[in-house]
Amino acid sequence: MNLKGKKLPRSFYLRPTLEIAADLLGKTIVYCRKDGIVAADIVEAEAYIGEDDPACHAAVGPTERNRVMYGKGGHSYLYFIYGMYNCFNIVTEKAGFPAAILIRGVEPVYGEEIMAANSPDGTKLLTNGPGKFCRAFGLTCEQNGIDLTGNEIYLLDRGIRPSQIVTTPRIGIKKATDKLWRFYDAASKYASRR
DNA sequence: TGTTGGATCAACT
DNA sequence: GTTGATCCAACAC
Repeated sequence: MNLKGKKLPRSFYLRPTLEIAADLLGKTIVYCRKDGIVAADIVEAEAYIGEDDPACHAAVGPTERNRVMYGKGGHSYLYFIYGMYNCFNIVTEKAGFPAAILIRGVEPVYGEEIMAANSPDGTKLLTNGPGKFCRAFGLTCEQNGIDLTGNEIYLLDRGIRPSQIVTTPRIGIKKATDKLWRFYDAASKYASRR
């Protein structure tokens, strides 16, 4: 494997969320599990920004669920949805301002056998969707609130440049569909939709 | 190719 | 009691 790269520092996560969302494409997410390491390159992400964004979980104000979004950027935000899936987000911006970026699609680079073991038999694309990505990585609410500048979950800059960044409305929501806050690499088959 | 509904449950109204 | 930042199988064209 080649997992060499520069770990993204706290300062990366304290910038404007839309800037970070675009920058996340091509970055590598690494999760050190008890049974091994899984890693994948981000190819799709969506921004959810502040209490004024009606689609953001923080639109209703602080609750127990969205608590970590109000914390400092550079932490994980995981939540359980539709009774069966988890979604992984990266908290951004300074403490007190609730914002996060949903990781919707990644390209596996290491630990494919662990991802396959976590996924239903026969699944080909294991990580082209937020629910599938979390299932393949084995991410659940137990990983909520983890500091991404630590050693369990972190992001790596391996110098990868996404070939074709496209901006679209966010997926699966009914509010604020006018905002083009979804970013993905159109050249990747691991983007959830085109 | 497109639309529909079931699975399954925590958070919120 | 209702809904949702999902996914997939089963249909209708």
